[in-house]
Amino acid sequence: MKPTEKTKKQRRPTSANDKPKTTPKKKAAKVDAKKPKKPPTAFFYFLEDFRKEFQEQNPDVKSMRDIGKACGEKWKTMTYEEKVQYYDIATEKRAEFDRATTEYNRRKESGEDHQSEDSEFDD
DNA sequence: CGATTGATTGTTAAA
DNA sequence: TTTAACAATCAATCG
Repeated sequence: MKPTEKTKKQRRPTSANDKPKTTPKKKAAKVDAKKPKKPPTAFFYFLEDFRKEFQEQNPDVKSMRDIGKACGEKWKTMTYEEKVQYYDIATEKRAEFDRATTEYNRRKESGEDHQSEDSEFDD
């Protein structure tokens, strides 16, 4: 890997066209019904803890969106040692996710003729 | 009554 | 290498 300084921010879609940024029609973006989902990132784990503290310090805040902003700014101010805690958690999750992907590939190789989970039980 | 949006960064898969 | 988009969360809002 060569350190390309030209790598600006990853947040710069050159071909950002009429396509929407990201708008899932349903609760979850069904990009792949069978593929393993992406595990939450370290940032999200940090959010779980930060959320509680933030609500205590900011009981006036109603939504999580505001917390996200505050989290982002705080996240940047955090040191690696502080963030590494959450990175460690995410790392384990990624390991599990990687294994899930392997199994997914295995099944795919074995035969993508997996049966649909049409067994809907009505409570 | 329910689907959808909005904001954050990180991670991953595909081109 | 780089781009695109999804991962959680939850209140508020539109239909």
